Amino acid sequence: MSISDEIKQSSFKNEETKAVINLIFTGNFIVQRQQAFMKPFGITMQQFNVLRILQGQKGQAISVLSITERMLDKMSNASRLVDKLFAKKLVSRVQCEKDRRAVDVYILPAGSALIAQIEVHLDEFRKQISQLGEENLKQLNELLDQFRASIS
Amino acid sequence: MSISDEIKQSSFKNEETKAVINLIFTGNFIVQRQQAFMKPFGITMQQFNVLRILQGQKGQAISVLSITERMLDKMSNASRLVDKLFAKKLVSRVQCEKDRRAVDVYILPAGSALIAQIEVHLDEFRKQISQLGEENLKQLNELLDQFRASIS
DNA sequence: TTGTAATTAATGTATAAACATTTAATTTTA
DNA sequence: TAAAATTAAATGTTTATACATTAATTACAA
Repeated sequence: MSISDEIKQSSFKNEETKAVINLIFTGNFIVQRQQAFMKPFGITMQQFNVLRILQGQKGQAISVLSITERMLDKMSNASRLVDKLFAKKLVSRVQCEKDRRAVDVYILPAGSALIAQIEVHLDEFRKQISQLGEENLKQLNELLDQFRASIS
Repeated sequence: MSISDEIKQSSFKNEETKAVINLIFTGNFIVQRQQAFMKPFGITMQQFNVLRILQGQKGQAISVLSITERMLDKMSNASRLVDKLFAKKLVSRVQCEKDRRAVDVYILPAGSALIAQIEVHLDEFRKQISQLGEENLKQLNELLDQFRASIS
């Protein structure tokens, strides 16, 4: 369904405004799908993303600040997200020895296992999206980067 | 800055995953900018969008349900948003005579004035985005529509 | 060194979001 | 028509978000 139909707006002032609305709408669309997806696994999308960041470290520790830098939504509170994952025993947390202000966060086997389990299902998503074709996806990624660059 | 740099992730598993992350990131990016933008005017972006929907009615009434259908984030509570705008005396609200379950919402002159005031500044945004060029923007809009279609 | 600034993480807090439930009104159907 | 189902909006409630503030540690500069 085109963005016009999705939000029942027959026309847009200009292509720029349409793009802004389309981007926000599409972002929400994906987030909602992913959230619904994660729910049965007992974690939120943001928590999953933190897990993925930790997984990407391949055993190495990472500070809460570094997690924030890698997060999609930098405004949300990495400290509290880690706390949630800690409560679920998916990550461990120890004070960094070199800099005692920092906290080293590691993913636990249970965390890796959960990711693996979810990734299988996420691959279904990926397959659907792949229908767009590699070239279109590359173009989309490029346009998104350019879009942000135009505003900054 | 490319999405890789933004979230300090050197590579992505595949172009699909990159697109998903890029879309969420770019959506957040815009929302944050717009939110910061609205703040001095004392309303949130969602409230502004509801105002714009009402403005689009050109004096005609619209029910809370119809507002929901036109909203970007259909999960959020139109009833409470209207309530906030009502408290700020930007909209009026009367029970619909034909269907007394429904509530007719109108924009008040103060609401229109606020929109007008904000739109001037939003046009600065639009100008920046226009640097991308009409063709690129059309392509972006098309790709976004296709992207959602691939998932649904 | 010693005080000042900066950095890191955690916490406080007001508001908003995500649902579920409720209430009132209307529509359907038995 | 009367009861059941559906619809529209509002409200309740739990959790999350957006910030600001705090506390502890480290870096820096006089």
